[in-house]
Amino acid sequence: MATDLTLHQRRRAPRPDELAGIPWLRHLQPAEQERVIPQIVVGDAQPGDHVCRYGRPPTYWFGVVDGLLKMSTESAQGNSVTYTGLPSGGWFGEGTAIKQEPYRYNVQALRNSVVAGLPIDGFHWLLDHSIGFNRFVMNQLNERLGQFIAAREIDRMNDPDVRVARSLASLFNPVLYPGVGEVLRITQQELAYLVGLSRQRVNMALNTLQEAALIRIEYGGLRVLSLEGLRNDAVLRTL
DNA sequence: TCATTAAATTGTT
DNA sequence: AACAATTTAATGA
Repeated sequence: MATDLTLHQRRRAPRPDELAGIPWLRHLQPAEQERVIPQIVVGDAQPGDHVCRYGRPPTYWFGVVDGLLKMSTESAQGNSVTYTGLPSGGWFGEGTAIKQEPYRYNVQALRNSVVAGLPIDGFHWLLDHSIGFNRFVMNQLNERLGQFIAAREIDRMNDPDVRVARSLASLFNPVLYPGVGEVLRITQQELAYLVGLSRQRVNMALNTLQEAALIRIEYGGLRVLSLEGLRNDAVLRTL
């Protein structure tokens, strides 16, 4: 049953292998790690579970240890607009954490996922004390800005093949989602939810991209063969 | 470890 | 939306 993943209640301490999947820890000094690691909590989210809701006050800075989340909002008419998918290694919510303002989006799990959270206080302590952490956050904000600019282009194009390609390029972003690597664990149904197309159309698009040797379709996932190609307009026009 | 079965995912209409 | 084909996961001997 889909409910809210409140890290206040359904939480546990992160396992060592889960800590290893948290990218920003590597940018911290040992003393900083020692201080912050005990504050990190993780929880298991089931499909449909909300990790955060629009309008709620910020509680944690969140990250995906494993799984797949969806960031979206609902318009006044009630139809939801998906901003982006969040695969393994992705951290989000720094904007609301910095400003101490309510969340401006919903984040839900698309499948069983492990979500980590750093309490707001710990987040601010790192901002105040760790140069490495500030570099990480700045780099992340910059990379995400580029991604949202690219997302605006995606919305303007109506070629489904190109839309799927650009969405995949975003999900394979090694800076924002270092946990993904070469193979993105995602079903064609999940990708369809993210892109806003039917599963059939996504299936066709993926086969087109495979023909172009940009990706390889695998059972329950996709292997990227050319991230450059997925990002390249000239390549995509030849599809 | 292997064979069987159930479940999940993909391919197609 | 429905269905068949394929792949993986689970089960039990």
